[in-house]
Amino acid sequence: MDQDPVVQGILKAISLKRLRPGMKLGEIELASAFGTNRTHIRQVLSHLGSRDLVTLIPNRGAFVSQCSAEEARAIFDTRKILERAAISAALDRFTPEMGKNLSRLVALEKSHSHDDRWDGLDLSASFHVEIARLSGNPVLVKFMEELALRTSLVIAQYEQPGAEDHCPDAHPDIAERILARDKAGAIAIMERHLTEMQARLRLDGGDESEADIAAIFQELGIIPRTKAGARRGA
Amino acid sequence: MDQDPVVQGILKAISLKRLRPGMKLGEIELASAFGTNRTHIRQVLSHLGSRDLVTLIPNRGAFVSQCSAEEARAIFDTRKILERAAISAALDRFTPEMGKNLSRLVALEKSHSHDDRWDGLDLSASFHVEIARLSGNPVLVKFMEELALRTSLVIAQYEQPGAEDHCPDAHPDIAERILARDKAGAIAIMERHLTEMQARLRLDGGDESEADIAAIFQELGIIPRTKAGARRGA
DNA sequence: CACGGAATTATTGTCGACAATTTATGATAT
DNA sequence: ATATCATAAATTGTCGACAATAATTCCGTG
Repeated sequence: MDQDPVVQGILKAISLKRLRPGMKLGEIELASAFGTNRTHIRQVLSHLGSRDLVTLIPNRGAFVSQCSAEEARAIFDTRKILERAAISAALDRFTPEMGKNLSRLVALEKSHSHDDRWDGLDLSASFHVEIARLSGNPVLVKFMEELALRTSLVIAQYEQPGAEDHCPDAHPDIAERILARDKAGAIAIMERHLTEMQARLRLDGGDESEADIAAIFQELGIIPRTKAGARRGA
Repeated sequence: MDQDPVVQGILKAISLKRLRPGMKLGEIELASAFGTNRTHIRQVLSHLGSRDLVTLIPNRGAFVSQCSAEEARAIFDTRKILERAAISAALDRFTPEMGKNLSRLVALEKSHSHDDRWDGLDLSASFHVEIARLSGNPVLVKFMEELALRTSLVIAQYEQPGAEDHCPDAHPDIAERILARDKAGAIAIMERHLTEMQARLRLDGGDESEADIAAIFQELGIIPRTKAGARRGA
C-alpha cells in the first residue's frame, strides 16, 4: 500500500508542500486526477488518515491535516527523541560503507540547493530518514518517515512569511560528525538543527484570531460553513 | 476510526492474545461476526494494516502480523527509547494529581492479578500507555499505543512454553518511583522491566526449522500452500 | 501409491448505482 | 439589505453484483 502510486503522489505533494494543510481532498477529484476509481482513493485516504497525514471527518471528507501548535511541538519533541536514539544506535554499529548513502544524500542536497523546484523527493527529509535507517531499527525508520512528513505539514502551516525554509546547511555538519563517529557531537548538532527549524515557526502566539477560532469549529463540522470555499486551496 | 467497534474488538482480541500471529482474518467471516458488511471490514483491515498489526497480502487477504525476531527486538528497543523519554518528560511537568490514574491502574492490576481471564482491556499495556500520556506528548502516546499492541503480538508469537507472561510486579515499583519524582530510578526500573520481558521470549535461536522457512515463503505468497489451512487458528 | 494437471470452489478485488448527508443557491419575509 | 428557510446540487457513505485470483478437490497418468 505504501508503494501505491496514489499514496506516493500525495506523499510527494506533501513533502514538496504543494498540498497545504487544510486543503480538501475530494474523492472524485483525486480519482479523476490519478485515473482511478473512487474505491481506490477511499482506501488511500483511509491509509493516510491512520498516519495523521490527512484528517477524515465523517460525511465531510478528507483534508490535509492541520495540527495545533501544541501538537506541532510534540512532533518536534518526538523527533528529537527518535533522532538522538537513531544517531546513538547508528554509531554503535557503524561501518564505513554505511555512511555512503549519507554522503550521497548530502552531496545531492548541495547540488540541488540552487534549484528552486525539485522533481524528486524532499531531500531534507530523506537525510533524517537515512539516519534512522543506519540505526538498523525498522520501527524507528517507520516512525521517522511519518514524523518527517508531518513536519513538512507543520512547516507549511506555521512558517513565518519571511523566513527561509532551509536551514544553513546543518546536514553536512551532522554527516561529518557521524562519519567521524563523534556521537555526542552529532547529537548536539542534530538537536540544535531541530531546535532551529522549530524556532523559524510561529508556534508561540497563543492568539488565534476570532476568525480562526470559528474556522476551527468549522473544520470539525460543528458549525456549518457560511459561504466561502475551503479555507485554503481547491 | 479508532473508536470503531470492529477496530476496538480486534484490538482487544490482540491485547488479550485471542488473536494469534498468523491467523487469517477473512473478510466475510469478520463481516458476519460483527454484523456488518464487507466494505466496512475492508476499511478496518486497511487501517490495522497501516499500523502493522495485520499484514495485508494482495489477493491473499489479511493475517495477524507475524514479525521476525529482528523486528521484535526493534520493537523492544524502540519501546525503551520512548518510555525513557516519556518518564523523563512526565517528571519534568509532574503534578501530584497527574499520578492518580497511574495509581488507579496499579491498583486495578493488583486486584485483577488473581483472575485468569479479563473482560476488559490489557491492563499491563494500559500502564505503559498511561505513562506516555503523562508526558503530555500526544505523538508519543500514539506511538506507544501501537508498540504496546505489537508487543502483545510479539509475546504471543515468541513466548516460551513454560514462562509466565506476567512479570513479578514491576509496575508498582515504577509507579512508586514516578510518584517519588525519582527520574533516574523510574527509568532504570522501567528499562529492566522491558529487558526482562524480552528475556522471557526466545528471540535468540536463529534456527528456524526448515518447515518454518517454508512457511515464511508461503506467508509471503511466493510458494503456493500445499494443503493445510492457516498455520495457526481458524 | 505418488505426482501433476484441470475443473471446482472460495475468497479477494473492482466497479457502478443508490441512499444519506452536507453544502450551495435562491426565494421570501422582516 | 440582511436573515431565515426551503430547494437544488454536489459529495460522501453503503451496498450488492461481477471479475480476477488463489486454494481446494478431483481425476488421470506414470
